[in-house]
Amino acid sequence: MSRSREDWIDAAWEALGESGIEGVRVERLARRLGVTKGSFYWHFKDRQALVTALLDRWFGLREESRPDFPDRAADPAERIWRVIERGITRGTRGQAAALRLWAQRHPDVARRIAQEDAHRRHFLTEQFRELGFMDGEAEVRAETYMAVISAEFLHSGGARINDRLELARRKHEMLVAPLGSETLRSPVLTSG
Amino acid sequence: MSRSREDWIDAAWEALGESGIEGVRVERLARRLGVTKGSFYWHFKDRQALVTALLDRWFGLREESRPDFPDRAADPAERIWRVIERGITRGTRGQAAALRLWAQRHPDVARRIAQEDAHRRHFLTEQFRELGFMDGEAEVRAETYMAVISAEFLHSGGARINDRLELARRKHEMLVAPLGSETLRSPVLTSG
DNA sequence: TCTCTACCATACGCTTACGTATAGTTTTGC
DNA sequence: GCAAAACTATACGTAAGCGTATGGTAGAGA
Repeated sequence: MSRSREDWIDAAWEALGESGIEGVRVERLARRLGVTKGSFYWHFKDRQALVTALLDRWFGLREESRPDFPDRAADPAERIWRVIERGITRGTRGQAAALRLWAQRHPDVARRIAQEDAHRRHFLTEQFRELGFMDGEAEVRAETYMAVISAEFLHSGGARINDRLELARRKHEMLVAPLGSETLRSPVLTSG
Repeated sequence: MSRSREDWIDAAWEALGESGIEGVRVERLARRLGVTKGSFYWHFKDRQALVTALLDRWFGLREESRPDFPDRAADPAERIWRVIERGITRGTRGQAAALRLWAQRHPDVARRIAQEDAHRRHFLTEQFRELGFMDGEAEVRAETYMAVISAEFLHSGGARINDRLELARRKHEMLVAPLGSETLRSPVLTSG
């Protein structure tokens, strides 16, 4: 059976999400793919080449979602929502955690992640500003939203996708809700 | 030079935060400690014993912070704050990400993490309720706070500890702020 | 000083992994 | 049908890792 270069990257992607970059092993992937490493060294120079391809896939995926960012059609709140929605929809089980861990020992990975984060942070802050929040408040909300997104990426293994979407939506609503817009607060029970 | 069992666990802890559980290798640690694996197999039955000790250390650390939870002295908001404060203060660089990744392939680890999460989630929800938020709202805020804590654990490599504390504090203030308490919202600029 | 305990080094066999060399096999173009 | 290209299997050398066996050393106690 013939395996394409893409097949190898797919398998590596899976392995990355399961065991991290240290678990991405040529011969292990070969067994999983039902071939031998003879195939691998046809498609790749060495293991490092696969690792690089893996990085490109990750950051390529994120760039693929860039079209969301300059989405001037919807209102700011919906533009924000689409970011986390795509994060949930696109299945990235352990890969997010693996990436963060990977960055721990590889400054270039850390740098690319930081770049991504900065971009997203800026985008979110802008949206919150457009929603009418003043500078400081917009920043805090953007930062909190960043955390929600990160956490979402992280435990994506747990619940079903619809439950996650609904829960995320509720957090979203809270974060984009204008201050003083609702009175969900019950009278304070000053317990003695 | 004589190495204690504790020294080995320390080294493994470091390695875990750098490369994940797959990077915790006996002979690698031995080199780092300046001894040979002869020492290791004196203190431990096998590699698995070290791995177990590592898990116990992690969840032991968390239990060590349990005294925070039934802290009936301070007000709910401060009880919440102490949870994230300790999370930030205690340095756990890559270990949090490593744990999440580890859980990916080891259901028992996943189970212990889920247990921890459930406990924290319940605690936070209770505090928000005490703050006067109604059920649904308390849950959403607790969930958001969970995300903030997770994310905090995750990127602990980045900024200085005081900056992190301050930023976290601002997020904290926002999440515990009673609804309709402030008017930080500027007039909406309905851009045409 | 003798000996026992605690601890470490060394050597070994086994497995998994990387990368290369080389010999297939299958597919494609003609 | 044939030759070249695309792809895979096999075998090899080397390195790193696990666990075991066994011998060595340093200090405490008698």
